[in-house]
Amino acid sequence: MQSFKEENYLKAIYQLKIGDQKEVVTITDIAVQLGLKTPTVLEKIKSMAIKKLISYDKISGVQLTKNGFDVAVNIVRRHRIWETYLYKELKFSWSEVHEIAEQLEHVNSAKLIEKIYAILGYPKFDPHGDPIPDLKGVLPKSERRPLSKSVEGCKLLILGVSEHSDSFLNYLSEKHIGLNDRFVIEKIDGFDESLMLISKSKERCLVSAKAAKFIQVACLKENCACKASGGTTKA
Amino acid sequence: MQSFKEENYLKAIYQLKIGDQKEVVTITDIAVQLGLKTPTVLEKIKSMAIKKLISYDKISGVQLTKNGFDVAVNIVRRHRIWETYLYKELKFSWSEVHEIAEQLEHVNSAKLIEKIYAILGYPKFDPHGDPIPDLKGVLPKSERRPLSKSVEGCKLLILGVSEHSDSFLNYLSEKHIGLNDRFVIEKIDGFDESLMLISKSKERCLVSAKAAKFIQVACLKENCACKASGGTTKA
DNA sequence: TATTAAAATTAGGTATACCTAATAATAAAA
DNA sequence: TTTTATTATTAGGTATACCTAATTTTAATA
Repeated sequence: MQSFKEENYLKAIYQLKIGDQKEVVTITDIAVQLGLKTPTVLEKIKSMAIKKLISYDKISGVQLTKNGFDVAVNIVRRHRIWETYLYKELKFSWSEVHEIAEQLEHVNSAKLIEKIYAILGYPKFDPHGDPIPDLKGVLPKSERRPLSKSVEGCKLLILGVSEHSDSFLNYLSEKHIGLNDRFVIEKIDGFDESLMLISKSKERCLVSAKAAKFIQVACLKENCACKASGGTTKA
Repeated sequence: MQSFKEENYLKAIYQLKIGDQKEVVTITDIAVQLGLKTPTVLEKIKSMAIKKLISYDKISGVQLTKNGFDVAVNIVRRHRIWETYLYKELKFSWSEVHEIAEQLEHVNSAKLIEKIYAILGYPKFDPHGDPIPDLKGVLPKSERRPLSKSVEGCKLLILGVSEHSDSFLNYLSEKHIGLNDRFVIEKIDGFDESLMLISKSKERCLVSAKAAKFIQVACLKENCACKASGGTTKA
């Protein structure tokens, strides 16, 4: 409960690497993620490198060691299990769980987390659809990915969102995009990458590239071209 | 979640004042309670006095302001509700709950704590028998008190312990003192304040003054002299 | 009351986690 | 390839939370 800071650094690095699939994680990336300045981050990164939680050089950026990876996985795992518990067992709403889980993830008791995980029946995904890693960091397979990684012709099922601001949620309801809705991608604009979706009832709606990043979907079309590139989820 | 330190100071002061019934709480008291040195504590006390969480002068020692009291009550309340939840709902053992609750008490979500309190059915006491204060800090009435505050002739029911070390628990089992056992106080030694207990089956056992502080009991004898002095519980 | 013991306070030091401003190094673009 | 951005790094400063050692104050006791 005192390694708070370090846990948050490790989680941030994990999310940038695994979630956002960044090849190289930079000091600036971490600073942006945590809302800090680069000298602050650099200083901490150096001290964590001495502790062998990460490695750092300019070519490969910041990388988690085995040790650091284990800590990071644990935090992400706890976060997602708590989110699920809050949602399923304690009946919190979708939008409330993240903030509370952000605190609960730092509570250090393996027994506690395994107990609530057992009560939940060992789910593989949290209420946002994010995968729950096992203790070794292995993620369950998921078809889930952001809408932005689509191609024309994708047959999509809306699974969730990875952004919870009012303005974004309003945007979605104005466009009549809801959980479990289905759409086909009619056209992706060559210039701004906006997507024209078409529903079963032939309603069309245009989604900006920015919004598409935060809408989580699965493509139901077998062997769709969208499945060629590797898509994963984020926290 | 960053006011950790302050929350722990306020809790310590609350426990010294309300739990141990100290008239005057000193810098040294707090230092002992938190395992810190007096200059460290003094420095922090000064800064918290500026923030109006406490007041401090040499005559009346450290005192909680309305503000500081509210924070302290909240922490204690959360701690005891979590202990109850861990014990009753998540089936942790008596001895495990304290350490985990120590962390969970700092999770800041009124809604979370009220939800789990509701699930528990609004109990008035935690599994150690400690009273759960309401949001205003009002404690439920309890007959519970340490064995050390007994007089000769008390008819006692063992309710619990406020110390969980192996050595202490072994001490109790050697003396055949267990939960819900009943004893009468045959004699309190005038010199070392050790207590001679006598069970229904006429077995005698001698309990030292030190051990008596950590054994929680209720006196079943009406109008017993032990009830004259005000006795309360501690965390 | 003088002495001793205990508690509080002051002084000064360390480590951590932040920051700004300035400079150096690297990558991108003209 | 030179210029321009972007990143990284260094230097130096602040605040917090700790510490030890020394001193002062207060309380207890002889």
